[in-house]
Amino acid sequence: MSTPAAQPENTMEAIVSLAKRRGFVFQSSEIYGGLNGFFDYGPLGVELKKNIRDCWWNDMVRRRDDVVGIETSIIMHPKVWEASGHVAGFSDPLVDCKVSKNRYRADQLFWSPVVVDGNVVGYVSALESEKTAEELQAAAESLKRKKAIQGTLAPVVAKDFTEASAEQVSLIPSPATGNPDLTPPRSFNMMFQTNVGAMTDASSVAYLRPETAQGMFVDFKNVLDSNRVKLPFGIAQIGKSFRNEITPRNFIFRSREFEQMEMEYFIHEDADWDKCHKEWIEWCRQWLLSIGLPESHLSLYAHPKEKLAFYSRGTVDIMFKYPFGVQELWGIAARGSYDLTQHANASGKPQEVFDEASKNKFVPHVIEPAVGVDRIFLAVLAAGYAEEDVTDEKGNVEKRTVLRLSPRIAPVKVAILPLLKNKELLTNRAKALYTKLKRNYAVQYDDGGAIGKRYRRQDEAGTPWCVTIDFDTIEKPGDTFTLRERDSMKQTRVTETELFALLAEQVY
RNA sequence: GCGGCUGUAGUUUAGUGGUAAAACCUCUGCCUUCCAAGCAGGUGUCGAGGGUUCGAUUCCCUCCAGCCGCACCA
Repeated sequence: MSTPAAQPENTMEAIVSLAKRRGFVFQSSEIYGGLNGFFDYGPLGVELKKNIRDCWWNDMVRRRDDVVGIETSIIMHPKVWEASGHVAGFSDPLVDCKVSKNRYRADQLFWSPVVVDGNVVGYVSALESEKTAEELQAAAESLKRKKAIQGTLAPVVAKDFTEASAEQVSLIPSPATGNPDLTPPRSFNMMFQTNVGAMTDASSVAYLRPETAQGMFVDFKNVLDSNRVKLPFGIAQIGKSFRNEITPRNFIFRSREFEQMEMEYFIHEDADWDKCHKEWIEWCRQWLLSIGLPESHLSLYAHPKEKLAFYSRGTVDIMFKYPFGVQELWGIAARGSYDLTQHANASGKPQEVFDEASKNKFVPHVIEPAVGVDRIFLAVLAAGYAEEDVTDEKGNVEKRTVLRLSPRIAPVKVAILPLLKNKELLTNRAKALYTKLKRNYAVQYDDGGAIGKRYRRQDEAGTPWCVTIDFDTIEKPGDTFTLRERDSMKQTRVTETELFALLAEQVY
């Protein structure tokens, strides 16, 4: 008997605690006080993470005829990041209000001089919104009234804060306080810098990649010329990326070192990109369902046109309902020919393909599904974590903590348990089965303590099945075991052949 | 990066200006015929550094980390 899956109020706390207790995730460098935004994956965590990667790689690369894989270096030529726009675009100038401690993006903070009869009598400011101009105008009129100035007020001219001179910076009021409390715009670059070679000078500056995607673009021609691929086709990569986030938050959701699984799907410039985009969105959604994320937690968010980067034709995020809110999980972007064109211009090497039909050369367009391994990792923990009230035969109610992970990604597929530790007939049969299974699957052998305790231990690790070798196994004909299923706690008897068949079907 | 709160065992928590405690977990042994049983035993430098004090886990300062809010998230 058990209640339906229930999640506690503070699910994140419970997940972080379980992650540490069972060896999924540890804080990086913990014995030195920890390091903000970095994490280590323990014995169970590394298995789960590897399974997520392997499922993606198998489904995205090996099981498709139109996608190939690559692995590119983490440190690339610095010009890659100039061409991609990251050197400029990753450093948003920010403005602080010294009094209110608010922080604004300089390009989202607007201001205008207040001009009466041709004379500047003050400044007004407003944050970017649909009514920025109206707000500025109203503030200007209010300022004129307050200062009791006679004359004709000129219409305000909204400029953003990057266009303010040093003198104007010292006069423009903060939106928070109404007084000139703002700092000049300051740059924050999110790319980690390092130096290549032992000499440290300006010419040796390099960056840890902030995304894996540029590797696919830079190697586009290499792959095209070496692998008998033709459009449409994709290049996929799994690897670490690094972003110097201002504030890492929410456990492994936003960290400074993270792992991406990205694929660039190159299509003809005349292809129906919208159809292709939609197909990839659905492919990604189905894939998330295939590793056990519940449909109820998934939603789509289309970036509004006016918020898109100028080169983007459309970006749709698959959102996931995390315990701390609905957040981005998988971004599927239609990037046009922007990246290949940028690299062609910056390198002087054309990034074109030849169209046999029209005898013309053209730069392919690209659809990019990009997802974070760590975000999927957190999503499956969050969706799978449950605390149930279990009633035993005597009517006692106890809490059962269970991690409902899909067999595809569960760190341990099967636990092999001899019913009793001190009966050699049982342990010998159990060990034989264990030896046979571990050739193909991640399995655990556990003979410690009472059988119920071992079941619960596996529940917390997310192991979908336990196999118990009991007296029926050795005394009755048929050589059958008890198969105990994690979610229902139901028990059935299976033969070794049936067990292997079950695994072959469920673990792929 | 700012503000508020917090930091005692792997986890969840007691406690004190006089060199720290419980439960659970974990490990070892015994026992155990299906859902965290029992018995015996093992494992702990109060986040780090400095200051005040005869003496600091406790009071003060700095730093680090975590949570919440703001801002940020190409």
